[in-house]
Amino acid sequence: LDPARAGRVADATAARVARSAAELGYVPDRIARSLRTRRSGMVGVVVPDLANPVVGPIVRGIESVLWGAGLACVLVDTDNDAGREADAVAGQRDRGCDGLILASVTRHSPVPVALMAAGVPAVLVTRGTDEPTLPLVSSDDATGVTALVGHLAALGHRRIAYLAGPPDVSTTVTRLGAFRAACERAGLDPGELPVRSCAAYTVAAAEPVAADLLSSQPEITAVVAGNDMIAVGCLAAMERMSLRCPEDLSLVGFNDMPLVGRLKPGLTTVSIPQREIGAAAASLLLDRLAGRSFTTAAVLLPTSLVVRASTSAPRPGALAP
Amino acid sequence: LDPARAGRVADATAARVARSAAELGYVPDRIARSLRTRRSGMVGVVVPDLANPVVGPIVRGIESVLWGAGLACVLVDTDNDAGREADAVAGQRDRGCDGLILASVTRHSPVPVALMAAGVPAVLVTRGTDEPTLPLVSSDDATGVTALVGHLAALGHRRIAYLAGPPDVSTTVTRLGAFRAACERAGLDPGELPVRSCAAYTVAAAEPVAADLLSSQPEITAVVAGNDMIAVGCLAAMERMSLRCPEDLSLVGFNDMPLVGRLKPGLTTVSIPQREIGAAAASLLLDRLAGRSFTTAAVLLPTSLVVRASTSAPRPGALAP
DNA sequence: CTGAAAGCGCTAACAA
DNA sequence: TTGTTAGCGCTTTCAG
Repeated sequence: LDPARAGRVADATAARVARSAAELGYVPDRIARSLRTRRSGMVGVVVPDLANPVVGPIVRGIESVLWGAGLACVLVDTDNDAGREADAVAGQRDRGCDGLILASVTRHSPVPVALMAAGVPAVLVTRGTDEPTLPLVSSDDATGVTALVGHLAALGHRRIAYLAGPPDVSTTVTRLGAFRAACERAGLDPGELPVRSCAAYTVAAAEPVAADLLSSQPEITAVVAGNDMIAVGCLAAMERMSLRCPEDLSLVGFNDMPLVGRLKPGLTTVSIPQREIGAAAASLLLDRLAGRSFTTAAVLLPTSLVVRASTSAPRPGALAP
Repeated sequence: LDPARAGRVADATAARVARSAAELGYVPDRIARSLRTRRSGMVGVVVPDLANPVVGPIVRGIESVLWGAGLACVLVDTDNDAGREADAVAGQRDRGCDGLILASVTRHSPVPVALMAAGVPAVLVTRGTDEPTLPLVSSDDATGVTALVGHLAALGHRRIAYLAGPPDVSTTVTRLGAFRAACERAGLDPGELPVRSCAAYTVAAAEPVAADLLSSQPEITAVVAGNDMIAVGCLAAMERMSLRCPEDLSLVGFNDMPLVGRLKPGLTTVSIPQREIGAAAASLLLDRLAGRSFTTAAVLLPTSLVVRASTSAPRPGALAP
């Protein structure tokens, strides 16, 4: 029955066996097979929060590749609690998962180093650790932010603020770093550009921070938000302060989440290939599991700038000292 | 080591065994255990599309209950392809899943009957079949729609149209049925109220249908959409036709998806307890798996009307013949 | 090239 | 109350 050794067996016998199997309704028992081969055919996927609209499509990409390879996708949600990550991974390992895909990692998480040390096949998605550990598949956030800053600079903005996400996730530092570098390249002094940090990538966390930023730094003409949710929080703050977007202030986000293009004004942002990111991560893990050659470095998938109505040239006079 | 028979064993022996186990780093092998007990400790979860913002939170609710019970959540996405459902379920069964949760079911899907016949513990979520089969956990859509129609009727609307979703999913018929019943109770003739069907619960599918409805039935003063995405599609059509919301037309959706409250105007809709729905479905399955008593009928969780700016009284004169 | 047998690690039934 | 044993269904090795 083993297709791998067709040919090494007399055709007649093979046919006879196959027919009997079909007649008897024989279906191999995967669990018994797992016990014998020490392979479960399962991959553990750990996500920080499935309710987050960027996570769903990524998992969908992962699952679709795993399914295609005959592997099961075992999902655990850490509820954005970094402490639950180790438990989640332990649970997956205990279940005998052949490999792991982690979308939940924080910058200083001990889990990836432990997995490396234990030789467990694993891949990171979206978020990485400060010290390079496991291979990471993500969007090319730096290039995306650079495009956003370039867009704003081309419109004439020079007083640009940044609303960052929580400092413990790598995307926050990557995007902020790219923001500063891009501003510098545009001839601005990054040290002079206001930067504020939001406790979470949520509207609720961002709104008060944005309100504080806008009232204390009225001279800024544009805001780059760490992601779309933070941008929406900023929009909410502006509304309360009767600031118009983009007339009084241009605003950009990141991720192109559902419906942000239908807000008033439609949000200028960067769209990322979520599904492909998940698919690439799964493929990378499959290569590793199959013993094929595979990237050990980061894989960054291209983003694209989506210009909508939340950005325009600063109003005349705003740039005067 | 078995906690179930503590007490039936001398304490000294139990302690000795436990200590040795700890010293040797003994960890029971779940796969071997599964082979012996014929229980995998896994539950298969089949979803139609993880990228859909209502699905993520439901799965999160499911996973959180399963994790709490020590069970794994094995996820498959059918990509909204009804044909893949049977394959997905077969895959899960083949893997030895102890139970199944199906969020992907269409009205005439043969899968639930087959599962019932095979005696497989399984539960439906969100969507059910026409013929009652497996227990269903869902939001109480009928009551939600009734609240929406009541809200519109109280504002004075009498020419109300319905933009339905695809006819093959149960939520479409449930909501449409509730719409008709509620209109009738409000003293309107359901036969005279325009109803149009969209091929999918998406903005893209809804927009042309809405445009056609609005141009052919200019006398309507309010639209009830099958869900928020269809409502957004209607909003897009209105924008292109220079119809104002709510001045020219009131609009309501369903589900309270992320950001619909931040559109202009904020969408009046019905919010559903997504996470609780998932959690309830998982609990129901756990009861079944544990041989406890469990509901075999539908479980409908309460919704709540969220009134925002997309609804107002019809403009004066709109109701004249 | 084919058939037989051992054993993966566990649990449940049984004997002591 | 404790220790022993058979066997879950498969794969792999070894003898025929």
